[in-house]
Amino acid sequence: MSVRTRPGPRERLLEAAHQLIYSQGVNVGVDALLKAANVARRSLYEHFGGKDGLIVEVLRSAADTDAADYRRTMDAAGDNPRERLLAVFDRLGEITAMPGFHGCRYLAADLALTDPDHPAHEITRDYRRHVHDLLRCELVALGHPRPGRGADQLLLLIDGTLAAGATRPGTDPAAAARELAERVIAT
Amino acid sequence: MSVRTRPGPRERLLEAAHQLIYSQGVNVGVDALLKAANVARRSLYEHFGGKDGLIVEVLRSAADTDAADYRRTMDAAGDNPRERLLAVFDRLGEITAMPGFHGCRYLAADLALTDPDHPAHEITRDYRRHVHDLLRCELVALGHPRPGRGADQLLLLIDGTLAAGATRPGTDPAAAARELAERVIAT
DNA sequence: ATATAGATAGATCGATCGGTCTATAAGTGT
DNA sequence: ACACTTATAGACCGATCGATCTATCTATAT
Repeated sequence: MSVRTRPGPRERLLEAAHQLIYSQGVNVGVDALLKAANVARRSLYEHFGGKDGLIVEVLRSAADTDAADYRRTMDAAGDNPRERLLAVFDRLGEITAMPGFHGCRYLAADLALTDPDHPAHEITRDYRRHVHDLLRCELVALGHPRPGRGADQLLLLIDGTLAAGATRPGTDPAAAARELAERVIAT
Repeated sequence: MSVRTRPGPRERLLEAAHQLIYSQGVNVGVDALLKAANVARRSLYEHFGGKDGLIVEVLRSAADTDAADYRRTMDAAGDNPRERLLAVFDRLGEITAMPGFHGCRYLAADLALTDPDHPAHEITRDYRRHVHDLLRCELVALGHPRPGRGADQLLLLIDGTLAAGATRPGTDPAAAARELAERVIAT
């Protein structure tokens, strides 16, 4: 068992789809995905059952990665809940400034998949609930009077930041949101 | 010149596309648009030059309608800039509660049209600039120290409200955003 | 060495995509 | 009555869609 084995078709497909679906949207063709991953057509259907299954797995793994990023960001900010929450918006400033950034992949998926029964919606809903819980937990530690509502507001600021970062580049939405987040935290 | 003439193919197509593109996304098929509008295939290309031209005109007319809605909402709230701005968020509460609501059509278009050169992006950009100006104008009247930044924040709250209204129904994001808007105004 | 499972390449399927075309019908102005 | 513009219906185009299939190759395990 070499540690240098080439990733299997499942991993290559997940990684290529992660990139391509974000840059091209969920309507990117299967052929483009297979070509980018250098994977046989059949492997897609063996591992994911179809394009929809691949989309779901891409979102699921991305959600794991992003949730870990939230935790890492907050932990790096120390123990003070106020600093931990504000660090999220500093991190958003980095994210929205990254070269290929063009919006929140979960929101893009929800808006593009107009079938409300598409299994991808469950993934994005769970992800938002998870982030909401992370935020609420910090607000509870702060003694916030309405931590649930406060987390709603912080999550709204996050979504607004990612939207503005995509549609109004150059306006530094993360900094604008951070100012408002301070008000939420100070409540 | 009867006032009761059936709308021409251009109007029917615009109206049908307004509905269908919002509910099904910009990737809805040309056939579905033609069928919904009861319009001949050729009429689309005569009046709009193609599907992209139709998309652009749909967004342009929607932007006019929505801009008028902003003005009407604020004017109905009276002369006090503070009340005029908060009325926007009350109006967002109505909009996000409407039956078929599932997000901001302009953001959906921007995220779905991954080609940055698509002419639709210019329409959405102008629309956001227009709304930003409306907001900034009220903040100037209020003597806000940084009306541009304040308008950035209000627009971010609007986008966040529409995103949360689509992805987290039942959380009353408009009310949550209104609370934060009060802080922006009070600054 | 051989059997088995997994991966590859690629033909093929019916459906749909956006767009162009011809031909006919309906309405308008002269 | 006539010409002209506009709209209609629908065939047709090449391209692409997601999905299924056969056939070949390869790696691993026994």
